[in-house]
Amino acid sequence: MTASHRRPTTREVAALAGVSVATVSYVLNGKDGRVGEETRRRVLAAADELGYVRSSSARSLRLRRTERVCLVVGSIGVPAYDQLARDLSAAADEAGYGVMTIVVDSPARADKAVDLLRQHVADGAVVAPSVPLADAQLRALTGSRLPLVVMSNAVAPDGFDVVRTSEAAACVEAFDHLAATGRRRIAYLAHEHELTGRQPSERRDAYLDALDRHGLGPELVVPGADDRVGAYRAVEALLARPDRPDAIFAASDRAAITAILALRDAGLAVPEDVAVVGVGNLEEGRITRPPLTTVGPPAMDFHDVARLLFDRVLADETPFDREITTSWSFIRRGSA
Amino acid sequence: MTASHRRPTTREVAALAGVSVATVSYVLNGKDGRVGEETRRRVLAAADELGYVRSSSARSLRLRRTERVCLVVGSIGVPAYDQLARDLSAAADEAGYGVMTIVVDSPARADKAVDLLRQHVADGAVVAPSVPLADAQLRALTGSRLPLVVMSNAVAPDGFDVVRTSEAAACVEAFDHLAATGRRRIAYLAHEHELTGRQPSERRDAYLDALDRHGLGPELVVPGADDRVGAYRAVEALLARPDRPDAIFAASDRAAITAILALRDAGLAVPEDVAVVGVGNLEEGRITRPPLTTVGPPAMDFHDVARLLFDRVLADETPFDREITTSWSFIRRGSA
DNA sequence: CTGTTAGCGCATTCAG
DNA sequence: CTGAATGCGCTAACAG
Repeated sequence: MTASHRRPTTREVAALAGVSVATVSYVLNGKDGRVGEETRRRVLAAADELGYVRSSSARSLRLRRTERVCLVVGSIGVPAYDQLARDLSAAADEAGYGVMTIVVDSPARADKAVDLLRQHVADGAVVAPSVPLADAQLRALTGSRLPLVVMSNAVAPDGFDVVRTSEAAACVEAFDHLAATGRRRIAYLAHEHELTGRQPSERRDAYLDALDRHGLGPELVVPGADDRVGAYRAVEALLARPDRPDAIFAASDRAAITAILALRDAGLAVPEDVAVVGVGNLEEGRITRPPLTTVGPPAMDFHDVARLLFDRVLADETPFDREITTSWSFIRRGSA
Repeated sequence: MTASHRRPTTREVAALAGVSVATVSYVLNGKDGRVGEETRRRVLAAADELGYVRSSSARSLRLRRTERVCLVVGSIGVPAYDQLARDLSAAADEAGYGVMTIVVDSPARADKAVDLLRQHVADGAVVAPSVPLADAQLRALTGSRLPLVVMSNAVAPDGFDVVRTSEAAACVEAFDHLAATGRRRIAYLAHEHELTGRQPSERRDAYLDALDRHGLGPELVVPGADDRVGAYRAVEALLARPDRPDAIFAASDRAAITAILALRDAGLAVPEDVAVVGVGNLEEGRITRPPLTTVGPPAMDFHDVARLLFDRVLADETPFDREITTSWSFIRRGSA
């Protein structure tokens, strides 16, 4: 590899191989058949010797296509996103595409992400659940004709596909169960974005509705579902109240699991003294004592999402908008 | 926004505004002062009307620079990576750069990631700890003159900067403490990559060394540190052994925390019956009962890493290789 | 202050 | 089967 200062180009490879750049391109893109075996070998040898690597910008510009897709998530450190990334990567591998992830953990970064996407850094994108993208931003993306799959219950397909969950019904079932088993004071441990975000929260709505329908006390919504430490502190604070709850519905399994620990640490029995329900159906809910009662999908599987995206990305013309619903249910185990 | 089929270009904006493409470029890149106020306004209006968004491929090709950096992680779902992404994003914002993340969770994907990076999809990259990149792959990256910061104790700077930790010494201290407090049968709960990977594990080496120095029994290394469920099952299995350990050193805090739970569930007292030590110094270690004794950095802070990267990325010429060490210590709390 | 123009590196038509 | 020529969309000299 003759180390030159600049990165070598097809032109240099062509020169070294004694052929034209066209031939180099054919060889490098597997369009052989057009090229003689001997020539092909010479080109490959030359490319190798120069340490040639094609420029993705130049290629993308010419092809009007990046052969990359983007996964937009709200943070890393969330178990479900991990599986999502995995499933998307698997689909991308098949299509010969790359995957890049963008983390949007603030409105400012949401703007940056939308900019990047509109500048066509990828040929399509999946927006994970609870990413704080405003409607206007979504429209900006479809406006730039970017193949898009949005995982959200808060939007309807409109130039993009939507993947929703039947979480509302499942949550209702959970709350009805709590009420039916005699819980009178149910606390809701919320994600930060449920309290500050613009998007409505079906979980929380189900909670408020259930309180109403069952004639249960004033609402008791506290933040803390985003991380374990926050959840622990939130539960501690809940227990210090004079009107201590007899049930805790946490907006995430991570928080619910932590709640079980906090309750045990406080000397309370789960579910006898306080029932606990989570959301997400994490594997981890099976190793708690008692096992976690939760609301979620039967399994973490995002192949559908990946398929939706690549259908769009690889389609010749804009396909019809689609909407699929992953079915969630109330999964009763030991904690409620 | 007159929706045309193709995305509008500077040429079209120029035509609509009645100016040249150069002027459009000047305005769009904030090189005003060269451009009259009235003209500037016309250009902006035209761009807005057409819904113009610049093409990142074309710009990158021309600039020979993508204004993006890449974070390479081994999986998402790891707390430390979250902070790393955050700190890197903050630095990127300042420099006007974007951040993309690539998840490398298999050797095959490591190859793909290296390809992407060599094709210059970003102007620089940070490789997070325990990403399975072989030496040859690292060399391939520096060969293509990519600014690189590698977080690893297993490599020396060589065309890239290295961020290492003083974890070996801290682990030694932890094991010495366990031995000094009378633990005779210490189990090591390992990450999968410590068992199958090519790279040596300082933690495990410290363990083996300590057994040796203190004349302690045969080694007892089991996998399970990668996720909580695995850790729980591993500890259960450990406790079922005839030679049940009296101490567990887990390669991650998440596993250590889970170990504490598993031990409690088994009716054992921590640390009386079994001591537990983790690695990482997660916040979460403070809310366990007892609080987790661990080995790790004083705080999760990766500003240094980000600074190293951007120093390289923004430098005019290749700077000297640097190496910084983040100081880890043995943090004794209640579990050992 | 603004326009003309020459590439950045690549893929691809069209001749030969 | 191979080569010359064109342009993807953009920026930055250089002219005016």
